[in-house]
This record gives sequence, structure tokens and C-alpha cells, in this order.
Amino acid sequence: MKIDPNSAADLSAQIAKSIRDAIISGDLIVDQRLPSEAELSEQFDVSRPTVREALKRLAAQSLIRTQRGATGGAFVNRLSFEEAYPQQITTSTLLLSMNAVSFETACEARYALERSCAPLSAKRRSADHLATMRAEIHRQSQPGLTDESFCASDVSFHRALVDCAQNPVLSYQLAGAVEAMQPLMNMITFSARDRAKIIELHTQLADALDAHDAKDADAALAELERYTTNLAKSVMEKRQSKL
Amino acid sequence: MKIDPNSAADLSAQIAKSIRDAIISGDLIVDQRLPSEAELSEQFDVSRPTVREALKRLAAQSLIRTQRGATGGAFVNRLSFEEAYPQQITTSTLLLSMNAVSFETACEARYALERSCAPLSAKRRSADHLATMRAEIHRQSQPGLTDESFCASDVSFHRALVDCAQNPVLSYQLAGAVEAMQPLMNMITFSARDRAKIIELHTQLADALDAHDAKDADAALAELERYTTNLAKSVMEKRQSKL
DNA sequence: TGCTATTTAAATGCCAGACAATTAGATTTC
DNA sequence: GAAATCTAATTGTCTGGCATTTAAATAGCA
Repeated sequence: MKIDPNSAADLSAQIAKSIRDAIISGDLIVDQRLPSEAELSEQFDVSRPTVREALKRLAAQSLIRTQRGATGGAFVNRLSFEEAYPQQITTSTLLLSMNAVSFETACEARYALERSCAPLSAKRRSADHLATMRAEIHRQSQPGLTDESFCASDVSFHRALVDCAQNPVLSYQLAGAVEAMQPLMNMITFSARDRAKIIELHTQLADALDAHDAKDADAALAELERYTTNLAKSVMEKRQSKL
Repeated sequence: MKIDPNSAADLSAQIAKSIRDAIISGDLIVDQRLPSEAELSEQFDVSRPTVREALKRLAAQSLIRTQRGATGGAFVNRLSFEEAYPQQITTSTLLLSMNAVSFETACEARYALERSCAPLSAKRRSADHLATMRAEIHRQSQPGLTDESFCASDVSFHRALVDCAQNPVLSYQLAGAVEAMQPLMNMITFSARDRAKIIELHTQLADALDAHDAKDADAALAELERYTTNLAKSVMEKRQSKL
């Protein structure tokens, strides 16, 4: 293999790209062992530390895993949904916090996405998922719950709603949108009245899924979006007037 | 800072995590300069190559960027949507190809998500986006177009549809779902009749957005999903019978 | 003084060589 | 034949060094 020494990019970045492309194109298949670091450094005509930097880049993206020992080495990793979740959530969270995305925009995206899987969730909800949702509703109604715990439970509730659709691709894509909202939601103070209203809508939603009623589920989500957006707006206004 | 030398994880992974956490928590803010590699290796009590491996991991996630020279170093990177897109797409593509996700499941997710932004797209579509969509429709009707080019144009068309919603969070989340479908779509052969039908539905969709008609746009997408799913099913069956 | 060229220092990029730790398999021993 | 030991391969880490890049400090000059 050849690497362009005149390229602007680091050698380790070029090597990582070369291997990454081989994985994406299927030249390297899952569980296949890469050449050893020593062999790679010969093939690419670079030193071992440079090869190692490249491999660490790939490891950071969960594209490879490494094992020590006699039969060890770097292996193409089967990227699982479980592994991809946290990365997706981290990236989504940072995107929101670093780019001054308004609460409204994030909320709009989140509810648009959630409403997209509501019909599927209504059709396929299992007793298990419903139980999770009911349990979260119950937790949310506990007195003395901190705002943070309330938000965390809210996230769990909505993730259960998404998982109801029994579509791993949907669950993956939505994990970011739902979880990344949590830091934004944490900026809101929920009065007892707010909580009661939210719990009421959550109950309506769970009931709708229970009854396989997609239309009612959608209505509950729409109302939840409206309520949450207004709540955030009033909080922002109060904060403005205080300045 | 301290690193647990007895941990199962690599030192470079631990150091990367430590810095990553500092970025996520806000201890390190955008554009802030990290200590130099020499300083970091002192702080963490490891060698410079180990620090470098950690930094490369972070660079692979676009969390930092590095500059050479006198005032150079590693800086916390503002994660932009533009940077996050390709990573999201790569991950989504690999998830589909490595996990034997059925065409049906992926297609269901894709259209559920697209339909979620159809109402917003109908409301906010700009002349620019509409022009892009019309141009792609025109390209799709060119005779002699390869199946691959047809699929590529299809992806561009659908991305324009998503971008219509003018919500960067939605665009980001859906980029993965839409683009990752392309390799799966490429396995299908589109007859002239298939293409005509798809182009008809694309036109119906563009017309609906033009008229701010969310209901009609949704109908077109629903029909497109039905048609695509059936098409894939018949292709799979033919392939089965050939064996 | 003010501009230009040069030097300098700090930082990352890269390399060579070595040793430690881990692990599977081969070998030896009982 | 089973258990213990040895061996070889591989990754993990360290030391020390040189090359390259870049901005700022310095020197030279008009």
C-alpha cells in the first residue's frame, strides 16, 4: 500500500483512512485480523508508533478491537447498535451544546422524530415496554423528586416509547435526539402543576399505545410538544426579565 | 490528574476518556488550548507517545484539532454539523451492512423519519430546495442512467426534502438514515416502469411541497415506501428462486 | 523610525530501538 | 494423559532523538 508523503494530512490519518475505506468497502470483513503493527509499518513504510496512532483512531470509532498475546492483533469489529448508541448520544449532545441550537429547534426535531415512530409503537408495543413506561410515569409522580431525576425519568419514558417500535434503526437514530435534549431540559424548573400535566399526557400516551390507538398517541405527543415548548419559552422570558 | 494503572483499559484510552469527559462537562471549552503533549505526559505521568495516542483518539472523533508551530497545540474543536454528517453516515452504513438489517427494517425506519419532517418541509420549503428536487427528478428521467446514478440522485432528492424542514438537528439525524440506505438500494435493478413510477411519486411530492400541502406529501411518501418495499421484496424473491 | 530578513524557541510529526506484559501453543515432565 | 513449563508472537509502553512548522523576537538596513 502507498501513502502520499506530500499530503497535507498526518501519516496516521492517511493510514487510518486507508484501512477505514477497506472496511467500508468490504475488503476487510468482520472479525478479520489486520496485519500486525510491525507488518503494517513495513507495508505503509512508516514507523510502528505512527501505525499505532492510526489504529487508535480506528479504535476510537469502534471499527477495530485489539488483543494482546501470541494470536492477538487488531481485528475488524462488528459495529453493534449497543456500541453505537453512546457515541451517537455524545455527538448529538455536543452538537447541541456547541452550536447554540435553540431549545425550540431541538424540541421540534425530537418530537417530529418521536411522532414518526408512534404509529409503529402503537402497533407493536409489548407488555414489557408498556410496563417500563408505566413504571417511569409512577416514578415521575413521586413527591420530592428533583428536577434532574424527573428529566432522567422523562428520557427513559421516551426511549421506551421509541423502542416500542421494535425497529433497531429507528431506536438508534432517535437515541441521540432524545438523550441530547436532557441537558436542555435540565435548565427548566418543573412546578407541581407542570409535572401533573406532563404525567397526564404520558398516561394518555401509554393508554393510547395500550389500545393500539396511533391517532391518540400522536395527539398526546403533539400536545406534549406544545406544552414543553411553551414551558421553556416562559422560563427563558423569566430569565430575560431578571437580567 | 490521575490515571488508574490497574485498570483493564489502555492508558491512552483512559487519558482520552478523561479529556473527553472534561470537554463534555464544559471544563474545557471550545477553542481552548490543551496543555502541550510534554505537559500532558507529565500531568498523567505517562510517556509522550501514549499521550499522542490519546489525542489521536480524540481527533478521530473531531473533538480536538491540532496545529503545529510555536503557538500550536491541541485545541477543543467546535463540533459542527458539517463535520458530524460524514461520521454519522459512515456509522449508519456500517451498522446496516454489519448487522444483517433487513431491507424492510431499514426502509421502514427511513420513511418513518422522512414522513416526520414532511409537514415541516411543506411549511418551510424554499425555492432553492424545490429547484434542487426538480433538478434531481429531471436527472432521474434521463435515459441511459445507471442504476447506481439513479440511486445517488434518489438520495440527493430525499436529502433535499429533509433539508427543506430547515431544522439542522433533523437534517443531521436523517442524513444517516437516508444515505445508509444507498448500498441496499444499489442491490435493486430498476426497470423503466419502476423508474417512471418513482419519478411520478417524486413529482407528486415536489408538487405537494410547492403547494404547502403536507397531507399530499405524506401520501406520496407512504406510497413511495410501499412501492420500494414491494420492489425489494420481488427482487429478493427472484434471487431466491434462481438459487 | 519603520520595514525586511533572520534567528530563535516552542510545539507537533515522525522515527529507531528497547523492554514489559500478555497469551496461545509447543514442549517437557511426571 | 495431564499438568507444568517454556517459547514465540503480539500489543503496550518508554526513552531519546531528529525533522518540520510556525509565530514571535531580534537584527539589519534604509
